[in-house]
Amino acid sequence: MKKTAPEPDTENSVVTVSDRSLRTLLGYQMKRTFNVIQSDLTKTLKPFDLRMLTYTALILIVDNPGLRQSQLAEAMDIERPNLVVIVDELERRELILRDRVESDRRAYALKATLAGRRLCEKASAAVAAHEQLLLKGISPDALTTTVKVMQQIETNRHRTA
Amino acid sequence: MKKTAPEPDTENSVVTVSDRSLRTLLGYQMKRTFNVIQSDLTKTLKPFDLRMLTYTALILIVDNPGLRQSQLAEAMDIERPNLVVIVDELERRELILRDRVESDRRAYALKATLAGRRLCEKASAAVAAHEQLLLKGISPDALTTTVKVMQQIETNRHRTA
DNA sequence: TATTGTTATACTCTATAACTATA
DNA sequence: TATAGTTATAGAGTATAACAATA
Repeated sequence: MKKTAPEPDTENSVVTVSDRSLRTLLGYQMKRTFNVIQSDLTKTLKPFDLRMLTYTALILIVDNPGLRQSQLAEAMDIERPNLVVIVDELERRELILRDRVESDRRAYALKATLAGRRLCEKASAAVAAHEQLLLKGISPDALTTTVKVMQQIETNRHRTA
Repeated sequence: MKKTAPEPDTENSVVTVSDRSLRTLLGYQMKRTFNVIQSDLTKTLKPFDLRMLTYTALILIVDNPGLRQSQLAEAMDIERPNLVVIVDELERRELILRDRVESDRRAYALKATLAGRRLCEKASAAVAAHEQLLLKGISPDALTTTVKVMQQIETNRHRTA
């Protein structure tokens, strides 16, 4: 009868995170949580041969046909050079197309192919199912609040510059 | 379900994140927010010659004297091999010590030096000040809810395995 | 045989400067 | 001159296998 109680948390039991740490380590919990989501996402997307970045790019292109690379990079919060290889990969696998923009021949309009849309649907269904498990026990209200807090932090970004 | 509120958001105004995306892209907003926090943290810690990882390790060692490397790695949610270089750096700068544990001579007990504790205090004060700016306009209740949601997601982690 | 810390290594993600072709 | 996309490259962060010393 020693440890019959279910132990939901085997990790944090050892290390004490002091109040000081909690106050000054906003990034601490967020990083741990982000790691959980990212590693789960990685596993979930593996069967589709997608990573978090390629999946995010694909879903944004599917939902925003004609998107330009610079816009996509901004939406994904990555630098333009780093997006190139991602778009390259999606294009090579014929999941998206790079269409030249007539009015501005420097730019590309990104569009998903039929195969891209189909893969996107299958992958996002799998991701949604996994997320249900990750979000178990969290009320819709709490989730809404969390998203709003994150958006507010993002809005405050330039306050610190 | 549609979001009709047109926001004066400079970044997101171009790209529409559909409801489907919002549901299946939990990682999307969290990554953006985490990027904000991490890049702000990076700038804030630069004067102290610390990065997010070295800062987190230092503050956890200061708050948990005698911590072992494997425990610290678990707390930081990184693999043990990746922690070695971090501890190496902190030790080389004489901010922490590696003390052999008498009862288990395989392990090290990590302890902060006086210099380490002082640097930690100065750095965490700077971080706390910056965080106040990032958290402007967010109620304590909302923040509490957010932290609880993140912890719940972490608890749900093994549900998905 | 298992665990602590370590080395080596490979892969992904990120950041910056400089280039090309268009505007 | 400025912008969209590109190339090249360097630096972080991460993940895995294999090893020595100790349990």
